[in-house]
Amino acid sequence: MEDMEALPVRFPSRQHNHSSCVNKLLGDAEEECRRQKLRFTEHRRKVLEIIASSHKPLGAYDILEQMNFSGRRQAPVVAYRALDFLINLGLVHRLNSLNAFVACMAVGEDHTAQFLICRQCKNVGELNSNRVSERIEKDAVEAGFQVDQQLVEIIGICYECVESG
Amino acid sequence: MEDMEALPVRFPSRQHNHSSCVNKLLGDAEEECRRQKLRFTEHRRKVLEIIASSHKPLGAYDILEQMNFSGRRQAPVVAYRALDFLINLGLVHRLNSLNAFVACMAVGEDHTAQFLICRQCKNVGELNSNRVSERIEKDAVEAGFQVDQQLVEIIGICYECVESG
DNA sequence: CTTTTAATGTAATATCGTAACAGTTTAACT
DNA sequence: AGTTAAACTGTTACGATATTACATTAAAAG
Repeated sequence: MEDMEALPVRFPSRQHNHSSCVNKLLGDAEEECRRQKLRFTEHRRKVLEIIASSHKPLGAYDILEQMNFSGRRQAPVVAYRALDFLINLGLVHRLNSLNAFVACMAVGEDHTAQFLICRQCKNVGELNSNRVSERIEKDAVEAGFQVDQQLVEIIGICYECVESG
Repeated sequence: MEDMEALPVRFPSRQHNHSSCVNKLLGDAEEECRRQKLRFTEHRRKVLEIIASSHKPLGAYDILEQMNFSGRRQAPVVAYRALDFLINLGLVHRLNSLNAFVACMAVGEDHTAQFLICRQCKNVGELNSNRVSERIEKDAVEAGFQVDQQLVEIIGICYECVESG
């Protein structure tokens, strides 16, 4: 029997305004850090803000460029450290096929994620299909494999780009 | 209704002897190149041979190291060119989460592939589950996304490593 | 208020991958 | 065979991505 629930998917529309989701994400981050007694430092806040302000994936060095507050250029490791932290918290995802990073669009929802990467507009959507993750889990187990982590990146063309030719 | 066919999966067993699959792969490569009128040059043969001789994924520079036939060290681009060629032919797969390469274990079978990456022994298996790829395709389409390519990398512990603690 | 843990600053370096271009080989076609 | 076009190779240089190491500072825990 098929699962007939609506399939959760977030693909940023073109006229989408980021500031609200940036604020939500920063709020979630603060709360989560309070809960886990972790420090939400300036670097971490700034990196999350930069990533959340773009639905196009950003490379570590793109992020770094936007971190020149005091005019000083930060060392790469500064960005990587903040990214590691945010990824561990589940606030940021890494796209392995692009060496790039995106903000999580389903924070706090205990979700699985698959990424929809549009070749044309370069936006990235997040599909949260438990059907996909369960299918992978089942088949891997059937193949004698114990799954810790799934990386699913789907490359193609998003709805809006198909529409506009 | 579930598909009850056996799930194709290749995970290299420990006592597995590589030479036969190396030979098969080289043969397949030759045949495929003849068919498509492509040149199976020395570099390409050598790179395929190196990759096929390991079920652990190899980085481009690992491969390069093993290409010192005439004592000369080859330039990186030599490995990358051969890898591009072999990947396009479907003889080699790239593992994005590892920046590394493995030989295809299902050449000529018109297959989908998901990779099983063992954290412990570092071997990589290839799962060829059409159920997984169809589930991904369906859910992506339902989410309004047109799929060109799927990258599925599953990280965990393989059967033999679970057995041996 | 001191101890210890976490985070930062900084420099250096490792690892992965590509651009550009001249020269050579191969295939295809007179 | 000789000519041409396409593919492949050799070589240099460089760009992009990521980590190690270690000294310093800030914060939390006792």
